[in-house]
Amino acid sequence: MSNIFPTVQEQLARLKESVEPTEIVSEDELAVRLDKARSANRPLRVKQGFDASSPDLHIGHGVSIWKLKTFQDLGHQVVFVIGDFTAMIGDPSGKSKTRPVLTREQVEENARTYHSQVFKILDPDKTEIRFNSEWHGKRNIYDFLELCSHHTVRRMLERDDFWKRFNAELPITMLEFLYPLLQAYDSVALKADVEVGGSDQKFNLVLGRHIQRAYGQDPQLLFLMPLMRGTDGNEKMSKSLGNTIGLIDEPGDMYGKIMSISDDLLKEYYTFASGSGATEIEAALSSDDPYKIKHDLAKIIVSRYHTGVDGDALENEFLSRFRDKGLPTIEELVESGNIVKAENDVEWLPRLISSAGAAKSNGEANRLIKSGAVSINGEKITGKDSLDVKIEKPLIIKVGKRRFFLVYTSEEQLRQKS
RNA sequence: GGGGAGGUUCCCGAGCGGUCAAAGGGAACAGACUGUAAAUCUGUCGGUGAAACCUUCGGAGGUUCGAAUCCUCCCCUCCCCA
Repeated sequence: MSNIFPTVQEQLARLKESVEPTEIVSEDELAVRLDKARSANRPLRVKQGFDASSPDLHIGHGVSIWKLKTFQDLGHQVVFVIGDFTAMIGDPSGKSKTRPVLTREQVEENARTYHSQVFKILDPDKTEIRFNSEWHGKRNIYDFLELCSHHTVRRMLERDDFWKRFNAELPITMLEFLYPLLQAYDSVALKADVEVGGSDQKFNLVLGRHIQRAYGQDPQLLFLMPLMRGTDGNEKMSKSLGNTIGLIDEPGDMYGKIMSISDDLLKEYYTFASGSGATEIEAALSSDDPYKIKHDLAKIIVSRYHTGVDGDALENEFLSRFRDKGLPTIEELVESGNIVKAENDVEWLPRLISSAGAAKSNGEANRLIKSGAVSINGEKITGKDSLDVKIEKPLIIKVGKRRFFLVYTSEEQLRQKS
């Protein structure tokens, strides 16, 4: 009899390698479940949920998504859940007061952006994308109360952050408190066999198991994946902290961000984001030249998300830009869209900078100029120079280390070059 | 329902009638040094082309020549009692 699935042993081995989960709950159950599914020639339903209100996925999310990919490669069904339901309700708690309430349109917009990101890794033909409003939106209060009856306040307070906030006398809204229950119910609605998530999600995912049991389902197995620290090396990678490397960052951008991580982070990034096996990683890290390791790592990571990029070209571009402090070419700037068309032949520099988005205000632009952060065509502008700039030809303006843009007055100028 | 404590600029946190665009710390940004690393040092960190001015201290009113600071009402959070 032919079976599309590899042997259980092989599956287990592959699921544990590459990035090793910090925890699998539980391995024994997993083996049994894999075996049953294989005998029945049925794929496992493997779920991961994402918050719809912050649609930018980064390589920290990538750690779990690559794990989903492994499941997919083994023939299992991946279900990608977008938590639009709570995003549309919003959360009025003080802690996340900035969480926006999303409209249906925004949710749909976010969903589209998810596609472009997730399918950098997953195979679209083998991925089911679902919104949890699909089931939560229809449930009535009776169903909801029934769901609530399956869990206790004390056990909910076992969640670490609730417990801390409770003891610190900080607010916990009922909505936040109930949120994990809703998330747990997703697993019931989807009949999930496995849920993948960050190790910080353990409580929520374990709750999914309890709730599934309460609804007569076999509890899902959990793959808890390690969290990556952000590029700052202090906090976990998170969009709100601005320390992320996005899955859809441009190759050059991605390369630069990896080069800027601290040496302490090399091992972590190599282990979690390179997709390399343990022995390769060990070999790579054994070099005593962290700079070289970092370049190699940058190439590997970029090539995971951008097919057909030339690693050496990226390296050279990086070196000329940052080591040799070279300027990008006019073509590059035009291509990347970092261009500003000036209204007049002579423009006040701070305004040019702020209108290019390289500073938030003229005042900030002015400060940057005073601190020596601005140059035009490679010539540093000091506070003493006149800030009125004649734009006789396209000018390349550099602000800080990595902000560049092109100013021109007419399309003709661009065609002539300089 | 009763009593008490609070809400300050991205975050924490001083200020408690003028000297407050608001101490201090963190984050962030920039400069120097570098490997766009770390560490360190320096500067900046509401807006307006300088100045003067404008908008900010939960919200709305009020007192005052003048309020983040005092009064009234409202909203929100926490604690204790019921």
